[in-house]
Amino acid sequence: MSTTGAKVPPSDIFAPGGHKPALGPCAACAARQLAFCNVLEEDDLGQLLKIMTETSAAAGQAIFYEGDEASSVYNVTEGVVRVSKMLPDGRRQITGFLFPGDFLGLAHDDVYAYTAEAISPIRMCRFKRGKLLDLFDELPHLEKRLLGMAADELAAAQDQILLLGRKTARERVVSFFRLLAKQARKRGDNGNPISLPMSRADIADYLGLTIETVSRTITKLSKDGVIVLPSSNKVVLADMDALEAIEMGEEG
Amino acid sequence: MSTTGAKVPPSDIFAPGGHKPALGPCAACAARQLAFCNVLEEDDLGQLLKIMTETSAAAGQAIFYEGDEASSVYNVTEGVVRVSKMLPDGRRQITGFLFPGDFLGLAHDDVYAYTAEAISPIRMCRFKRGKLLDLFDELPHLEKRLLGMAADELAAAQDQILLLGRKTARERVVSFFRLLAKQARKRGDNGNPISLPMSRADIADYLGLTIETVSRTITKLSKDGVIVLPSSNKVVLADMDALEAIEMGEEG
DNA sequence: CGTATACTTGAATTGAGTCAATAAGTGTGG
DNA sequence: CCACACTTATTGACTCAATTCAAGTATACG
Repeated sequence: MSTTGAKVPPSDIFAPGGHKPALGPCAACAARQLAFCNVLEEDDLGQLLKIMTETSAAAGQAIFYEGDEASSVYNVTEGVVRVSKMLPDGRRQITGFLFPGDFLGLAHDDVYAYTAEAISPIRMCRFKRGKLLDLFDELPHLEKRLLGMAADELAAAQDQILLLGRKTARERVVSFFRLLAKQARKRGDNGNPISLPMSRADIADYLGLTIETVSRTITKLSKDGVIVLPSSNKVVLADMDALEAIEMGEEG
Repeated sequence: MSTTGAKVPPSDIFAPGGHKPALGPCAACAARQLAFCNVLEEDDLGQLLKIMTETSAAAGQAIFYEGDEASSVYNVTEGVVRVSKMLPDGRRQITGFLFPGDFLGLAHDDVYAYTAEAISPIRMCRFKRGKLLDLFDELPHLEKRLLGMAADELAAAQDQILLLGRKTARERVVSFFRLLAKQARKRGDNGNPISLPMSRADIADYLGLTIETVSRTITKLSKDGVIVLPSSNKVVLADMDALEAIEMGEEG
């Protein structure tokens, strides 16, 4: 008979788990409830802390580049990170914007397949990849949580593939705004108005469009009255039903 | 001190692992070396077999639809599976083609986020999701392997995002042919000529193009002499260097 | 052998891109 | 506080790659 202790609850293995009293730097961490470490109790969190380093970066600074040796995994705790890939001739595709709670750097290969840069001042928790993988043997919850988050990312990537492959510019921009609102709500903001911490160039490279098309499309949405623009990086989602209809391609 | 036994090798946790003598139906499985079960020794494979059901489907048959309750995880052992998402108005985006060894159905949510259909006669191993997740506690290698495969899929999804967001029709078609060749090589085929088990409509919906554009682009590649078309579903990659240059956007 | 299906080819259209200019912020130093 | 430079965003005119619409031609199948 095994004496290894309590069984893992069978079904909601992937669930985010409740917020427990935290330790050291984690006590004040705003991303604690969202991040992959949220499945850990105080004792186990201590083990994770032992292999963790807190880091920060200024806006515009690179965290790592495509092709760098993939030695670390990161957990964003503050600010926004831009993840992108480039073609040799300079065309850029942003594959995602990462907010507090999101993780970064889970490469299978020994090199990163993408570049990660801060677009605002950021704070992160850094883990040596090998040490984190070793820790999985002692903290199986952590591994399950990471697998769950990877499954989430995969679903998000497929949504993005549908967007890039089949949606019009108008549908893309609206999908993007609604995604930002949803993510903001998850972080506790009410998500309306949404803020755009990234430039028009970043939005364009995320949506597979040009700066000009993004700008024109936003202007048009504003003229149509479905959004309001208090400033160039704030968007009020004025007509939610219309926006949902546009995202789904159910418009005129 | 722990007495839980042998430590897991630290670094190559994600590695596919060698082919070991197999059990029951797995003995004859052509996908054995590629699939997620390949990390298991004979004893552990027995445990996996207990929760496994062998299934098959005819060409054209659906395995599950977007929105169905996500009760099972599958492992393709023979044939080709098409994974797709649809917009309400019928626009379709294929997010991937799955070959022997690929897995399917790792949803975080309780419903599948995409539709899966056989495009050729297929065989699969089916696992109840809950039971597979439970088994992870006893077979940690299996979970690490699945996490590694999820990381691979994520990298592939990002490549597809770059393709859809930034590549021209010509670059997309060439990228697709080269991907098929690479996957065929992984399965032991030499990858030249490549076979196209999917229709032009499927290729179009995978590459975010129309049937006509795919057809014209393939014709053009053939006229340019970089490929040869013995039949409409066979492609000889005639000028590998030129094809690589085209994929990377380094052409004239 | 005929009919349906899949694929190719052609001509015309269009949504988004390119090129070019203007406007609106943002920050700096006098 | 304003003038200047610099960056970022908007707007306009024109172009073009890919789509749409429309035949046509193979290919598979009962």
